[in-house]
Amino acid sequence: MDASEKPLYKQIEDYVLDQIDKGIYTEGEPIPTEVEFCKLFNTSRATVNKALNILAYNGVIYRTAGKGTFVRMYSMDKQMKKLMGFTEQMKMLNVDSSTEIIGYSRVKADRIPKVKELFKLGNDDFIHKIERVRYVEHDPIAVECIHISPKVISNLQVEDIGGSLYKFIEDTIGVKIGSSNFVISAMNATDEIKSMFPCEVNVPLLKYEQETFLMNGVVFEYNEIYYLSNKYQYKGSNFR
Amino acid sequence: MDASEKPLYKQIEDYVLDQIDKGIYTEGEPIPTEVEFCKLFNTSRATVNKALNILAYNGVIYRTAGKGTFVRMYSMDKQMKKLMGFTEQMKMLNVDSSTEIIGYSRVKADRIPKVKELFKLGNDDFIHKIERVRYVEHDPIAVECIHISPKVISNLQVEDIGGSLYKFIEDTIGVKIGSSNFVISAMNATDEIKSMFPCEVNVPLLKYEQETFLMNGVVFEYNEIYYLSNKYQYKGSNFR
DNA sequence: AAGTGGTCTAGACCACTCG
DNA sequence: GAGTGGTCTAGACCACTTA
Repeated sequence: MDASEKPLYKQIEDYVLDQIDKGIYTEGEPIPTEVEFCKLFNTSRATVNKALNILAYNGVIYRTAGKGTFVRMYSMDKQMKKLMGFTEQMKMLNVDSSTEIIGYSRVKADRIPKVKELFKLGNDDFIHKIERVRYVEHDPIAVECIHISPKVISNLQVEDIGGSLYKFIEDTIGVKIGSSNFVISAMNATDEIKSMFPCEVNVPLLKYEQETFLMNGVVFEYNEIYYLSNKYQYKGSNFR
Repeated sequence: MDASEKPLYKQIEDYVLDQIDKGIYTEGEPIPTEVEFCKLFNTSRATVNKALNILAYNGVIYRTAGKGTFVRMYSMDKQMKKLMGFTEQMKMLNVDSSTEIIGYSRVKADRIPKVKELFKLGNDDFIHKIERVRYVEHDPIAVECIHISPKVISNLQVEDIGGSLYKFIEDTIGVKIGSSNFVISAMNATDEIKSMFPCEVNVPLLKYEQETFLMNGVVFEYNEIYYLSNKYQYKGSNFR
């Protein structure tokens, strides 16, 4: 495990994913057994077992005791799940995306009681509030209202938030983002939301609310994103 | 591992979840170390490590080498992710739910080309098509259009599909369900959908499309569910 | 009966954090 | 330096599937 940075079980994961990408391991067909991988990587069964079980948990392969390990079928999405921001998501899809900031303000906590309670703020705290428009191929897709806790970031510059907010936080502030909860609903645009869009809004909106936590469990941001329903859909997968 | 049916690492998972539920392990606070769990369950570190890492992957706890293991903060939802049908979901939420079948037919594959292609059917195959209304506390929440592949189930009785479809498949047919992909979008009700609802539809709909796979990767069903947006929201979580 | 993955043991060394 | 989780080894027994 010395020569290479990555742990061995991750290298095995990557190897299997690569073989699937190359079409060497194909859909529905068995891949080598644990013992065979042991010889291939000169390692123990526990390490191979860990690698293959992670891939199985993520839906890449499926395993049956007594039979073997097989490549799963895909159709909509191949990627394993990841917590990603919009900019990162769009880059992965190889689409040209951009963001326009249409407002930045510091709002007294009282004015947004829901967020005040979520962040556990006092009356004298100010919430960072950012309003942005998201474009894909120069076409407006969504408007977004971001609330950031002053407990995590006290000073925020407008230029900090032009691109991926998550990347900024992790790189510049050096705090690791842990998890997020979200709620998706459908709604008609209110007049306030209509005024934020740089175009006519004549379709329903897909509303995506999200609260994001740092690794230590502290709430760091609360977002509301309003997507034009004819231009964005939410995709996901579930596994047993 | 003999006396109890469950593997030891699952028992440890359940124990930790139970301690969190009871408030004995609390948010942000450390839980016992791996070595302490080893003594508590009279087991080896590998087993404890597996249990705690599964909980960490599912966002229940977070771990830092050199520091320890801590309980994460929750706010919207506590449950770990699971692939669940509507009936199972509602039971977990302790809500009274029911389903009314408003139509069952076998439709020639040509009539629904999208589904024909997904199931890889020939021209002479017939797709099982079921239309249901979902109620929560006797209040209509959604209408649903289910398509089941004749390759997986050739004969389907109406009484088979009154409750949880997944439970029926797994129990009666004896085939294990593996994974699903889904797409969520917002839309206005079409006249066809309006006619399926036993009530007025004057809000946008949250559309949930889903394709479900068996363990071996075969597509087994394709669903379209139309939720009244004022009565249902989709909730989820993401983790790094 | 032979082979598969599921589970488990009893060790080990490492990088990291903290006092 | 003591303690933590991260990773790994070299064995083991089991239930299950397939021939």
